[in-house]
Amino acid sequence: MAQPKTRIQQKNSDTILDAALDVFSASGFRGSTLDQIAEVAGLSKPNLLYYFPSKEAIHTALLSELLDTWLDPLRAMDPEGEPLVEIMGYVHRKLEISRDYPRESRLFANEILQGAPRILAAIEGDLKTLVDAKCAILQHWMDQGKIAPMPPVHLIFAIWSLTQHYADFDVQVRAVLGPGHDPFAEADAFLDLLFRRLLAA
Amino acid sequence: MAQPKTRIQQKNSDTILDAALDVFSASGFRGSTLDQIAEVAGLSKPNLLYYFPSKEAIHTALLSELLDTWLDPLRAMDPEGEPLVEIMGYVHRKLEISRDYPRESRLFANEILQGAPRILAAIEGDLKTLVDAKCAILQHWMDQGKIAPMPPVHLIFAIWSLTQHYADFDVQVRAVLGPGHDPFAEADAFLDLLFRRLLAA
DNA sequence: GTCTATACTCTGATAGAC
DNA sequence: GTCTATCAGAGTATAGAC
Repeated sequence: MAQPKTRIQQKNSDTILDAALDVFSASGFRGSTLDQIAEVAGLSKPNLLYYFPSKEAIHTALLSELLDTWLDPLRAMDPEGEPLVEIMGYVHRKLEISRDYPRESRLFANEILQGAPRILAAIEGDLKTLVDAKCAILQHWMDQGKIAPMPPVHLIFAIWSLTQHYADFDVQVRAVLGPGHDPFAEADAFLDLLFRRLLAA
Repeated sequence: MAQPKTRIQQKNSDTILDAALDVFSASGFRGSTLDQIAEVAGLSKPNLLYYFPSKEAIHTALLSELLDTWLDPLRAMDPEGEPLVEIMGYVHRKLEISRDYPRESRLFANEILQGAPRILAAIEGDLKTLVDAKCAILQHWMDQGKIAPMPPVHLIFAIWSLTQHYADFDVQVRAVLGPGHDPFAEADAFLDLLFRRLLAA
């Protein structure tokens, strides 16, 4: 909805988006059906289409919400802060997001895997702009000898890759670990160790 | 085909599987259609179903082939070898596979993302068994002080995550890097640096 | 072995009663 | 605002000619 008015409209709209996130993140865009979303939402299929003009509109609404949430932790990396603290803070925040919002992580992964048809412009625009700015900061810290030298953009890729892996490949991680493990708690400790060793000047 | 006989059967069967890999890896199972696969293969839709009994049979055939290829580089890690050489060899081989077989990597990623409905048994079986065995080797090397101590299984996750990221998120990597980059060449150098720092005793 | 034609099901979306 | 009924199109799979 462009401008939800009543509370009931807002509530139903939110219910639909939450159900759609469940379904889209598990099956991808084309693998999901309005019937599935309607059932999870507890609403009829025509009622979904009363709130959103089409299946694609629901998907687009989710992706739009997503990108801002996605960029926030990186935005928070402060050029005035202590380099190691700022970077490790980003690593831990990103992992927390993977733990707390795995559906969003999978929705994003599905979209990128399939060539980012609906989100490529945003990646080439906002995302690249932000990454370029943060890379300049990282490079500055390296030039000052505050952290070990390396290609900054690949450091960022490594943070994304390692944190999102525990959300996107959750099924595999749990199957390989076996019972009696807490994947995200272990990941938190391991990534702390990994990035501290990597960044040590 | 359970038992391809003639050369023409083998050839068409391979053509279909190659086309199906193109389509399934780009759109996921449900997002792909027999029409798309038939067009890429240059065959008619009924002809596809002459060689394979169903769409799902084609997908399953691809996944079965996949798992062995997937496990080979890890199998090659030799307990008698020099620890750092063996591990770095695995990292580089895995990245080469991501570079040379990105479709296979995405097919696997799609399957895991969607809860591994058709491959979970293999992951809990063959894959876990192999990982457990290799973790024992890694742990032994750590106990000997040959490499730095860390949870072995998370080291393996890190290798998978970082190498596959460059194949699975290729679109995003290229969009963020911008023109004039060779993602896999840069990744090869960066991962070499990362894992050497991580493993240094 | 390969094609045209088609049966049948699923799915996105609309019409219209309430 | 929400529902039942339904349409139109896409998609998997089969029948049968060649």
